[in-house]
Amino acid sequence: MDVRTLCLGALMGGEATGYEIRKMFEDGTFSHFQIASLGSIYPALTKLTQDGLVTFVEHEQENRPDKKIYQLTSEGRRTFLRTLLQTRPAEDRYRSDILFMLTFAEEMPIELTEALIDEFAARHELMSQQIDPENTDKPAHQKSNARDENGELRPGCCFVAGLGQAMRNATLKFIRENKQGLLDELKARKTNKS
Amino acid sequence: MDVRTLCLGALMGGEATGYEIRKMFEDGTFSHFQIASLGSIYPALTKLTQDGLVTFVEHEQENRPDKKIYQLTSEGRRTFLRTLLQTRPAEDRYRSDILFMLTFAEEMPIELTEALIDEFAARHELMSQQIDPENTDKPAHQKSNARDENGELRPGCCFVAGLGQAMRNATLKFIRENKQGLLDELKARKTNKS
DNA sequence: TTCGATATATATCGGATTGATATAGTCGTT
DNA sequence: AACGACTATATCAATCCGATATATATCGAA
Repeated sequence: MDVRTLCLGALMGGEATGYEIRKMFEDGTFSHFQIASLGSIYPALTKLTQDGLVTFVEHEQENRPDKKIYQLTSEGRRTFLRTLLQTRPAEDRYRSDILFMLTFAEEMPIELTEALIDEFAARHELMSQQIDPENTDKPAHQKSNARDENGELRPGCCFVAGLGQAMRNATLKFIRENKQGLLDELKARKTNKS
Repeated sequence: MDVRTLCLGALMGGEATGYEIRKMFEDGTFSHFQIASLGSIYPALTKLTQDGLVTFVEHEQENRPDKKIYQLTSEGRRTFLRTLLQTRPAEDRYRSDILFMLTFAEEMPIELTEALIDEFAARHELMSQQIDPENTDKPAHQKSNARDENGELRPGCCFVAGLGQAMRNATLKFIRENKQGLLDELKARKTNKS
């Protein structure tokens, strides 16, 4: 799925600026299973405008850079829905530098191992809070794809958010239960060697 | 973490060809938390050779393309360990087209939603089998980073594999428990609308 | 009060990475 | 005997990330 398609999807929830779209991927509805950087979002929106799939209105703001509020055209909407039906989804991919590094726990000082595990837990804890669709919707002005026109939580979003939550919880539970065991094992090995 | 560093890490477990390194990321020890494609591995190995961090022996094979068996140099080993100590690990990122698509479950036919969920479950089931370090080590000829020189499972690998396993299990459990609920909810909404 | 950090907002670009393709032979299956 | 799957390396266009630039506002801390 390229960034153009992701942008169309983000705009299915209503109008938004490029900056707001990035926030959906960084903090918001999509944050725990998709990513897109500003460096790909802005060119994507330009291309989509050229192709007639989105339009934008430029809002001049006092003492702030101009704001371009993007919106799906009816063709953009149709294109996105067609893409949903036709696309074979790519393989899921999870990428974690920390887990890669922890693989080599034996080769590093125990304090570093512990610090890496703690950082891993902290990051996932943070993510866990962001996932909750109730939470991310709190500020009324913020855009969110989690609710439909009637303000009801969309079932697809609920399901996906719940899944993310379950994954995080399992991750944090595993760390709570196994961190000390790993550290002990590493200590035992070090004293054995010397 | 760039592919060069990942390759050094892969070679910490012993010598390997580029093809075998890719397998570690596709099927093997690293498969559930890192990825690297052949298109990035081969150039990385070339660069590492130029920089003196790895060396290779070319094995001419009968009726097969030549094999380049790569190995860490002592400087390569030192460089990798230094990198472990110095690198600030990048944020974890999980990317799933299927979950993104499921977010829009309301906009697609229920059969597609169900098919996507089933495919998601099937893929994670497969992954779950690959993670088990006991399994991936079965064929004696296959390279694996999960064991040390003495053939013992390395504690870091165990920990990371266990974490992966816990995540998969939580994912699959959530789907078992919530799939039908989502489908029912979607059906109810469709009949309400019409 | 002034400094630094954070937030809003768009734009650009070098460098890294993916995914597809080319080449080439073996092996198992239908 | 034809087809796909596996072993094995190599290349490259298209894409994407991450950093940087530009400009201003706000808010807390020193």
